[in-house]
Amino acid sequence: MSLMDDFKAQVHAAVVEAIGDDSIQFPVEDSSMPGVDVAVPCFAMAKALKKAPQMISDELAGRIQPSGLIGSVVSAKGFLNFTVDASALVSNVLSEIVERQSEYAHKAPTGLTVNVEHTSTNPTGPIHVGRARNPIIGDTLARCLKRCGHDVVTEYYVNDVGRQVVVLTWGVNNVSDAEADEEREEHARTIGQNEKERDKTDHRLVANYRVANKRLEADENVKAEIADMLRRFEAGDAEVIDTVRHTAEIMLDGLRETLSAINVTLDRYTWESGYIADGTARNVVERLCESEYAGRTEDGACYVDLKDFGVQGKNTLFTFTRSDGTTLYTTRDLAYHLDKFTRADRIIDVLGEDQKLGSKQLCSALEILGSEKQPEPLFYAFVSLPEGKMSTRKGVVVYLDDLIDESVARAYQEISSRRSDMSEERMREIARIIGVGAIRYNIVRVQPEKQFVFKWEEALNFDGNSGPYVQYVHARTCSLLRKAGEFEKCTDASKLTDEYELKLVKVLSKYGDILDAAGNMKKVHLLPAYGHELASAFNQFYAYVSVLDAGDRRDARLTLVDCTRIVLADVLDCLGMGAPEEM
RNA sequence: GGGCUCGUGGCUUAGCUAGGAUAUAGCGCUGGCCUUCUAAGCCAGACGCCUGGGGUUCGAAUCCCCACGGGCCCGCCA
Repeated sequence: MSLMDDFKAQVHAAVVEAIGDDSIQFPVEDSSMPGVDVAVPCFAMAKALKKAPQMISDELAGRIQPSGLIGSVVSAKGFLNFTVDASALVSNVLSEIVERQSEYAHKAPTGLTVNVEHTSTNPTGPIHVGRARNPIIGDTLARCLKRCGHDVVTEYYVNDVGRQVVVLTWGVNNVSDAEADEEREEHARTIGQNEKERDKTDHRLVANYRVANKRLEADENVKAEIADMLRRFEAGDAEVIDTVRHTAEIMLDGLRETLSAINVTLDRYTWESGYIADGTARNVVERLCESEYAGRTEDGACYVDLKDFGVQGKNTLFTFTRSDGTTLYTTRDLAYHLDKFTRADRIIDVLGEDQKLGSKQLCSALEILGSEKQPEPLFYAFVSLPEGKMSTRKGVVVYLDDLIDESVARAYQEISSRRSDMSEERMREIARIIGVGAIRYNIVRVQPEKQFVFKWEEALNFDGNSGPYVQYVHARTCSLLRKAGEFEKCTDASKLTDEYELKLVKVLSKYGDILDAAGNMKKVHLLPAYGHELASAFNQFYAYVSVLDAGDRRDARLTLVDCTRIVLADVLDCLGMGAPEEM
């Protein structure tokens, strides 16, 4: 319960009393009008009271005396406009932050375990920007949910089953280094540029994968070899399964390195092949076959008919085995979800929008299996390039590793041009924090369901609504506090009466609501917007109010600066961004 | 063909689930501000028939219907 909630409750009670009839419903809403905190529109009451809205608001305003948290009330064109008592707000918010420090606005433990599955890209190539939304949204959401009081587990589902990884495995074991080098050169000629040399497995093995695919098409013997590997894999041949898993593992090493560079670490890696090995996928098949929706094609492939489950389209059949009885991706995914349900109260899947139908089918099948819980999917639209959809094959692609390098280089250039006093090592360190922060902020600021066209000039924009803007304000607060030295914490509202101070406190008071919406409602894009609003409010304060040279208001202002620093640092951490103390 | 989704100044974007007053911010543009705490900053200004058309309502960017435009999906692939 925040102070603002208390305030709204008091407003509601005061209006009910003024009307003298508690059966009349009305909203108490945040107002966009300058100088107004919350408003009560009186239009809906007009019918019940048989009076014009303007008259109602005039009369009610006259009957309400400011008291408690209500600072003032005025009638305006059918609205009752309220302001919160500034003094109560300031002292309440600041003492709360001083007391709880980085825990400010975090919720009490709920005892619920929330599982967030994200990233889960096929371990057959590096992460490109088209998919970069996944780890960034997923990781940010997980951080928000922790602040909402949940126990959070993040998880990567590794697809080490199927044709793609088998082909890759063949390429890793049968393509020579010379062949791979040749492939890299040829590819560079095709796309007209050199791919950056990287000693990372995910980048290095792409050439093996490409050669394997080419040989698979051109050479009957290779085709037979790979088909044989697939057959043995399906049959449960431990040697093949282990080799494939090993390939996925070394590929993952590279992916993990990239993720770690953008401050994403996952708690758990779950292997798809595990659900074949332990028989749970098979168990799903048996249970689905017993359901009343089950059927079988002439060839023997099993399906359930989902037409009663709101699945649209001409084909409502959801196939879960091949005609030879082997399981399909979605069958294993069902086993995986059933497993996750035993480990968590709520499970969230961060998925590309291409998975929408698949996710719907999965949910329906879970219902058939009698599952009481359902996963909550969070879909994001793909990131494309101005020239179109990303394609590794056509070379129309920006790898996340390249984006990170560019962004960090750009940040280094900025910092070295303005800080001649800083050591080389320190500049490199801060450039990394800023470069990575800029990327995370830029990607998470847009609503996930909106299409996102990647543009270098926007990704590397460090002004205005950007990560570095927010980090810069954090550095400013730190700089002030460094210069100030020791000071006495002061939350005396009578020392903080300037309009910029009040504005800043109001923004600080909203943080809890933002965390709740960002986490529980899965609206992570609210967080960067909030960071910008807070940073902007501080910059205005900073421009007009002097802190270090403020006489008997110095301690109070420094306290406000420190509170801003605390909240800003938490916002940045929640976004997976570093909070530099200087830049 | 069917389903899902997005459409807000030149560009990017908030607000839409629970309809309210003058639609949020950023980039870019024009003009101002560093002999006071970091100018990655601050201030001022121009820029909008919220894709189009109907409907519901005292009131619609928001809800409903239709159209148009972009994206995604409709495998015994993963």
